[in-house]
This record gives sequence, structure tokens and C-alpha cells, in this order.
Amino acid sequence: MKLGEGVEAAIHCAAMLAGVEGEATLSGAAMAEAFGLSPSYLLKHLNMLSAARILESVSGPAGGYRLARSAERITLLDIVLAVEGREPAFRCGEIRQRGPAKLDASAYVKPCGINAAMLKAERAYRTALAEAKLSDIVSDFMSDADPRSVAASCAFVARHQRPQKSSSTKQA
Amino acid sequence: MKLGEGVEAAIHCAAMLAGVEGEATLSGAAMAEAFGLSPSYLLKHLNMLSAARILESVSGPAGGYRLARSAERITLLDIVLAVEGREPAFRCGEIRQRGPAKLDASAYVKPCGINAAMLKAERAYRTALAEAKLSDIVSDFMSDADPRSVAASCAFVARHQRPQKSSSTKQA
DNA sequence: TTATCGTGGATATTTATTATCCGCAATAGG
DNA sequence: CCTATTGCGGATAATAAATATCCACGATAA
Repeated sequence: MKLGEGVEAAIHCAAMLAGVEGEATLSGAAMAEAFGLSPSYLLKHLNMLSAARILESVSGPAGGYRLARSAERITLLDIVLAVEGREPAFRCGEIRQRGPAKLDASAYVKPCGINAAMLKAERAYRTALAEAKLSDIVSDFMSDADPRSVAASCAFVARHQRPQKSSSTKQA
Repeated sequence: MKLGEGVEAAIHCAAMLAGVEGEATLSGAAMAEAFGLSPSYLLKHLNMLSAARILESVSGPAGGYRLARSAERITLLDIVLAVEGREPAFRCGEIRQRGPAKLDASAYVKPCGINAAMLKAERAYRTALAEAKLSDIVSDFMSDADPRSVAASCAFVARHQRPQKSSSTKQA
């Protein structure tokens, strides 16, 4: 059982995007630079997030990404499912009916108990992820992390965020 | 996030081994046949299970595998960890400190909040798996599954199990 | 002694992940 | 209108991991 590295990147990017002001955006290249990731591959994951309506993207110069809704309404589950896909980790191959002494298909209408137990555990996992809001991640970071790290992160966002033309909110 | 197919095979084999009498064993080849799996690869997984002391193995003719302890003291978590390894699915690459504006290492002594949230969810997953005993899987199968399937499964075990020479328990 | 079985290593084969590149549409600014 | 920048999508390569097979070996029951 393994999660792709893209999940870590996606969550960090989403958390960083939670710090941009109003309708401003951050370009994918800027975020790739911030985390030392390959830009072209990070774009793939950011694209997944916008396909899942977690991020919004703006084309053209001054374009980039921003959160599609408030950080309070984005959970880690949203992000993990968007990047890793929605299929469960355990996939029942129904090997119980692959032996040589096959029974009639009607003997296997009831779902496999092993599959049920595995999926139940996965539901617990997803429930825990669904309880972790992006806003919690951000506020915990703001209050608990090293002040230098917080300051550097805020400075990076302030330096790279790009205000939109028809935006009513302005930066200092 | 994906679990290998070996997990399904391992759990089904363990459940089947819960049905053997006393110190009798089932050969890996027999179980591979029962589930339509490649024998040589299934042996790898069974080997993992015996390395983890979940199964015991007996060499020689009349050899094979049996549970190393009662099915009540074997959980799905035991099996999943034995087959998939004990490392968590989410591995924090510390990308927060890989950007161009690196701070001193002392700014990153506090653990990453994202990592903490992901690991917390994984703990929920493992807790749920730890609550699923192999004996529950077996008894649910016995009571809920199609009677033809139960009968076929018991018949298979009865036909292939091999009593050990110095065993005090005998089969009918 | 022989045939059967598990163990461990070496090694293909297949599949998934990671990463890069290029043409395209969108768009802000001149 | 023109150009430069950005995200999007597809094609493709490089890398890693899971899956599968084979063989030599030690153990052991008959």
C-alpha cells in the first residue's frame, strides 16, 4: 500500500494557495519552484485538482491557480481522491470463485466478507481524511510551525501571487 | 493508493487454513489451485506470512502450511502488514524544505502537519483492520455465504489437508 | 533412497509511476 | 493586432515496482 508522491505535492500546493488574497493566483511554475518539484509533472497533479473542482485555473499571463472554494470546505479526502483516484485500495478479484471446482454463479451473489472487511477499514481511513480540513492544516501551520518557516512561506506567496484584472480586492 | 493482489490471496489462504483440523497442513500448491493463482508467486506471499509468524510451515511430503496461532488471535492487520510491509502509505518527502529559499534545518524540527494528518488517518485504517479477526471472517463466511460455497470450501479442505505423523488429533 | 515440499535467490515479464516534451487554446499587455 | 505567458492535453520516454517463473537447496515422510 503506497500513496504516490503527487499527494504530498498537491496538499502542500493547496495549503499554499489558501494563503493567496482574493482572486489572485499562483502559477504552477512558482509552486514547483517553492517545493523543488519538476514543473511539468506538478502541472499534471494541479490539473487533477482543477478537474475535481478543488482549484480554479486562469489562463494567460498573470494566470495560475487559486482555490475553487474556501479552505474550510476542502478536505484532505477531496485532494487524495482527486490525485489518486476514487477506486478503493483493496480490489476484490473474486479469487474465491476462480478455483477448479467452480460453482454456479448464483452461489456467489453475496458479497465476499473479506472484501467487506477491507472496504470497511478503508471507509474509516476516508472518514478520517474527510475530517481534516485544509483550513485546519493551514491554521495549525500558522500557529505551531517555526516562525521563520511561516514568515518565509507568507513572503513567498506575497511575492508570487498575481492579482486579477477585474478583481475588486487589491494587495498592499 | 493501491494494495497488491497478494493481500487478497493471503487473506483467503489464511481463512482456508483456519478450517484445517489440529496440526494438519495444506500445501501451497493446493491453495494455489483452489484460488486459480500461480503457485510460485503465491508461495512468496505465504512465505511472508510464515516469516511474520502468522503461518507455520512443514517441509517434506505431507508438508504445507497451517496457522501459527488461533484464528482469534490473527487480524487482517497482521496479514496486510506482513504482505505489504509495515511502512505507512503516505511518506513525507519533506518537500516543504526543498525550495530555493532554504532555511536553517532548525526551522524544520517540528513535524510537518500534513504528514501528521495523513498518518492519523492511516492509524484509523489500521485500527479498523486490527479489529477484524480472522475468526470473524471465517464465522461470517460459514453463516452468511451460500451453503454450496461453504460446503465446497469445507470439502476442499477435507480433501487436501494432510495430518501430521505425531499428531494426537485425528480426522474422521 | 526417493519423491514431495518449503526456502531463497536470480531473473524475466508486465504494469504503474514519474517525468519530459510539444502543439494548442486562452488571455493580459502593449 | 501581435506577442509573450500560462494552463491543457496528448504522446512518449525513463524509472520503479509488482507480478511471475525457474532452479538449486535442505528437510522429511514413506
